[in-house]
Order: sequence, then structure tokens, then C-alpha cells
Amino acid sequence: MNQPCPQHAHPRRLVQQPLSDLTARLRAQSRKITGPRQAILDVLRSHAIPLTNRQIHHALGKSDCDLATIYRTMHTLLEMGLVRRCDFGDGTARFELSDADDPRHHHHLVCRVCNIVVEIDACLPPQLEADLALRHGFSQIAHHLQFFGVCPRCKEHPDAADPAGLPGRPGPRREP
Amino acid sequence: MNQPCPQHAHPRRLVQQPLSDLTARLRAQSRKITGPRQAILDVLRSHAIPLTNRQIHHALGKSDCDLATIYRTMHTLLEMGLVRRCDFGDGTARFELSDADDPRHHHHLVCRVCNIVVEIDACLPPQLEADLALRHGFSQIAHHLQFFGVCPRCKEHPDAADPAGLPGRPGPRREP
DNA sequence: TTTAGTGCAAAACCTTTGCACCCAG
DNA sequence: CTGGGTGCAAAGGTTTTGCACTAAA
Repeated sequence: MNQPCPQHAHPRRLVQQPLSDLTARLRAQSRKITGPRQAILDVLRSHAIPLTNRQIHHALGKSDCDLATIYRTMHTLLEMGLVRRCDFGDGTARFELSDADDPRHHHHLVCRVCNIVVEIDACLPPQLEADLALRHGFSQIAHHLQFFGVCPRCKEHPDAADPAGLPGRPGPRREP
Repeated sequence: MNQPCPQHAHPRRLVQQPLSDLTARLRAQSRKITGPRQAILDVLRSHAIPLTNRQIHHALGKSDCDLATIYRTMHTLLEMGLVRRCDFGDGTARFELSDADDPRHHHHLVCRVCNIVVEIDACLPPQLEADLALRHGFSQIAHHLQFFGVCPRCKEHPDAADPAGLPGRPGPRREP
């Protein structure tokens, strides 16, 4: 189960953290290494793009771990800094592994048609947040940034949406 | 779209569009000008920050318009380009008026403690999206960007959260 | 008259939570 | 053994939808 997803693999994330590193970080904060947690981390390790809790649940085979456990685990991992949360504007949270020592800050470019996700390293000019802090008196400023567009394939074939079982956004709630 | 971000000097949206302009835009696309719609547009006009559908509903007095109607209306207005959607990362959509002829592109700085919202004009370097398009072959690129931080007042008084009746985020589901 | 828009109620979906049980440490 | 973690079920909040009815054009 939970094979890597070649279509979404990106050079940037090919270097994955070994599972042992992740569990070590759990242990370091005296959290337990359980079956569900290892399985969840393994799913995240084998996918190059942020996943929803439901997608993780599905990748696990549904019987391996309760959905509520996934929600609780993601909270824990988020608090511990092992995962990052992304919002693609559809009201569903997505999570991806966050590197330990090198928290590689990056953003995502999402195709509005087929939901393919590309990891990019474009970012804000570094002094921009400092300027904001100065001008508005805010401290501890961080930002959320994501890009949306139409990918080359969808531009060419405007019909084919969400091909194969690619883990993109969950489809519309109902098909007419 | 994806024009270079016009550096609008207006620090806040003090200059409001007259209601007649908004209804004219509705009429122009042969949509009906109804009581609820005028009331909703009026609420948006009188608030300088993005509102959730629930906040709009509450501002209307609950009896003036059904919540479902607000959801449907926001969809319509979004499609027509009369409003913009903002996501502050709490899983609830927010909407603000979008200027007709001058779609003043801007972003928001949200206080993590009291949820106060400041409209800012800081934005990405204009050529950044063009570079992305070139490098990844995407077209029609747009971005969502929002900043989070701690406002001066909350930095000073770490206790008082969500003062006055400021329409900020609905209370968080859980405490961080 | 025509048809978009509305109110109401119900449902779908995401997320959280209470509780009893289980298992990693 | 002990407390954190889990499964299950139920609930809470947001958003959508079906249907009959209203009202704008």
C-alpha cells in the first residue's frame, strides 16, 4: 500500500527523511510510537504533495487506522513541528512532512483544473515581513502563500479533468 | 488577470463603492436586485474587512435573510467578480467587496491572538508569477497570500483576546 | 408571465470530542 | 502498571441542496 506517486514526485522532495528519524523525534518528546503513527508517517513520506486526512485514511486502507486517530495524530505532529499544514482554499486541511533540521520553506502551485500540485521555491522578498512588522507594529510575522493556475496538460486538453486516481483535491461534493 | 500588483495608496478601503454601482453590475448580467442582495452588499460595503457568511447573517439581524441565501448569493457574487474570497486558515470562507474597475489587489495581516485584520498592500514582486509560468508551463497564474502575526496591543497585553465587538474569526474550535 | 431567487428543512462533509478499551513505555 | 493512544459513536460547525413558493423583470 501507499506507493510513491511518480506523477507528483518532485526533485526537491526526493530525499525523504528515514522513518527512524521521524520516530526518533517522537521519542524525543516522549510520545509513543504506535502502529497507526508509523503508518501515517509512512504515507506522508511516500507522497511528495500535501495530503488531506481523508486521503491519508484512504491510502492506509481504511481498516488500519480510524479517521479520528488521523485527525488527532495530525494535531500532535503539527504541534511537534513534524508536519506543516497547507490550505488550498477548498476548506480542507492538507499536511506534508516538515524536515527536521532544514525546515525547507516552500509553497505550492496548484492546477485549477486537474489539481496537480507542484512544489516551488519562489517566495517573498525577505525584507517584506520586516517592513510589515515595522509599519504595523506586528511581531512574529509569518505568511501563507499559494499559487493557482492551469497546468500545461490542462491548457492543451481542456476536457480531461483529474485523471487517474491522482490525489488532488477531493472532487466536488456531488456530480449532477 | 495576474497584473502586476498595483500599489494602491489607500491604507484601508475608505472609499466605498456606491450601492448603485453594485446593483448596476448585477443588472448588467441580468441578475435580479432583491432585498436580501441589497442588504448583503450593504453589509459588505460597511465593513472594512472580510466577513464570514455567518457574520453577514448576524449583521443582517438573522430575520432579514436566510443563511442559505447568503451562501448562494456569495457564490453568485464570486462568479460575477463582485466579491473576493479570503481564507484565513481556519476553514471558514470570508468575503469582501472587490472593486469594479480598479480591482485593488491587496492582502491581509491577521493577529493570531485577537483576530484583528489589517489590510496591507505589500505583495509579490510582479515578475514572480511570470517566472513561475515560464518555468512550469502554467498559465493564468494567481496567488493567495496572507500574513499572520501578533498585533501591538496583544503583544503588550497578552491576556485580553478579541476585545470589543471586532468582527474577527469565530472562536477557535480548540485552544492552541 | 417567466424564471431567478428565497425560505425552510434536511443532508453532506470536515472536524472535534466523550468514553471505554488497549498497548507502548 | 500507567498514561497516552485508539476505535467507535455521536456531535458541532460549515456548506450544499431539494422543493415549494415568492417576487423581480
